[in-house]
This record gives sequence, structure tokens and C-alpha cells, in this order.
Amino acid sequence: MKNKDIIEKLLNKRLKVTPQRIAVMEAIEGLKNHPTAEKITGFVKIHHPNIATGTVYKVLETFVENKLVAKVKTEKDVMRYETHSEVHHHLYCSESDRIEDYEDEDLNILLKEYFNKKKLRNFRISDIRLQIIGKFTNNNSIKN
Amino acid sequence: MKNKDIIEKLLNKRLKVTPQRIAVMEAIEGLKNHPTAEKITGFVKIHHPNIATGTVYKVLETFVENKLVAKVKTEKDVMRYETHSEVHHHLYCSESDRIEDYEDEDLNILLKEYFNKKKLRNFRISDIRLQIIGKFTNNNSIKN
DNA sequence: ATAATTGCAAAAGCTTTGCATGGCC
DNA sequence: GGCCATGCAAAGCTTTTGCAATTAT
Repeated sequence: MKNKDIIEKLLNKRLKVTPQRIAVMEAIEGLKNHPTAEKITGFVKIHHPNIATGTVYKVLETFVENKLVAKVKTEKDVMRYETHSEVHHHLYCSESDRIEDYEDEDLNILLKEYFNKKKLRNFRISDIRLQIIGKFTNNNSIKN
Repeated sequence: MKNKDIIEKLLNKRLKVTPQRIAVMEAIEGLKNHPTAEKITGFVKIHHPNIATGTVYKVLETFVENKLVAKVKTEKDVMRYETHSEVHHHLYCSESDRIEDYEDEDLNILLKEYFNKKKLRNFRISDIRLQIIGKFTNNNSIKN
């Protein structure tokens, strides 16, 4: 079922379906909080000890190129990954490595309107992302 | 003159004034486009060949801790630095490594109002930054 | 069949660390 | 003088690379 979805994603991008690619995609989906490459290789190795680290990196690169996953920028210097989806923003905890998604259509509209009015010279906007930095006041999700 | 300012910055933070720290600050200010640590060490070494790479990293760390400079997150996996200043946002070129600052008080007000209304649960916002991704259509500054 | 992907292991960054030396306050 | 910062070089980590062997289409 879930496997079937992954296979479909790969086929849609005309990528070959390999056990390694499925394993990496499962890892990113299975791990929450926007895992680092290392977390991903760790997860993959637990479930498939025979998959090489270098392969995981190559698969990640392929996924990013094909927009199946996206890189997330952090305050720190480690790259994180997430399965690619709608436009969304991120809440960064300033005291831990927690990252959560923030999606809100009103916000997107607001930004779009703002930049339509503002009209930056010499720059064509393709994407806008907010980094909302602060502190989580409990362990629950932020979602309303 | 400029040197004097740097010294003052350091003293304000109760940091010892050393030639190495001055050199690193000069490098960040001299290099445009939010230099990487490597660019900074390169610049420093040209002007002061005797300053060690490790020292530059230590100085950068000290500066970041003391909020004299800030790290800038990029799409890629390299960390960039900038002299710390007012709240501002960044324009990222999707086709090169160019980064420019974007400041606009209207935008800040807009965001503040939005989040005042929205009231995220379980999260206290301390800072908001926009990553505006797109293409520069010429080589000039974006500033109006 | 054949072109792409993988595994392996080595190498390549970039960054950090430890400690003795030297320099700022 | 005392403590902090520096230089140096080694080690650490994550990520990349090359190539032969394997696999998907």
C-alpha cells in the first residue's frame, strides 16, 4: 500500500524502482522532524544492513533533483530532508533541533499580495519560505 | 576609523581585542555576498598569512555567540556569515550562490500583524525570516 | 541488451579539538 | 599575573567520488 505509493512516485518521475530507493523514501517518511542524512542512513541500515552509505547519499541527491524530497535549511550546519509537498514554512526551536511545518493559506495569500504590490526590481520570485524561530511551550503539535 | 568601530564592538561585548578578531571582522565586512567560512579564512590569510585557520573558526564561533555576526542558512549545505544587524530577510538566487539582504519595514509590520492575529499555540515567536528564492534579472542591487 | 544503479572503500572537504605558547587586561 | 586567545597539527565527521559488479526496464 504505502510501498505502492512510493513506487508510483518513482515511476512518475521516470526513475527506476530499486529496493534502495524505496528504503530511503520509507526512512524519510518514517522518521519525523526532518531527519538529517545521517539519521536516514541509520534508519536504512537497520532495515537493510546491506545498503551502502554512499548509495543513500546518491539516492537523496536523485530525490532532491527530482523534487521528491526537499532540503531544509537549519540554523546549524546540518542539512535536513523532508518529503516534498505543498508550499509550507517552518517553525524552528531555538533551544533544540526540533523543526515543524507551518502551513497557512492566509499567510501565503498575504505574502503574494505584498510582493505583487512591492514589485522587486531585478528579481523574479519563484518561492518564499518563512523561518519562524522561537520556543515550543509544550510537546504538542502547533496545529490548531 | 573602521578599525576603531570594530574595537568598540568588541569592547561592548567585553571581548578581548586581538589582531585576529579584527582581521576576521574586516574580512566579513570586506567580503560581500555573505561569505563562507572558507572565503573568510582565505581573505584573512591574504592579509595576515600567520593567522591560523582554526583560529578563524574559533573567532567566528565567538562572534556568533556574541551576536556580532550571524549565520545565514542556504539551500546548499555551506554555512555563510554576515555582520549582525537589523532584522532582515534574504533573497537567494536559485541559479548561483548570490545572496542579498532584503529589508522592508512594511513587510515586518505585515508579518507582525499576521502573527498577532493568528496566535500560534504552543509556540512563542522570537524571530521571523523570509527566504525569498528566485532569479536575479541583472547584476544590480535589488534596492529601489 | 544496455543504460542506470549499487556497493565498497578511499579520498575529499570542512570544521573541531587539544595543548603548549603567547598576548591582552 | 592570570586568564583568555592563538597556532599548529592531528583527528573527526559528513559527504563525495570512482569503478567494477549488479540490476531494472
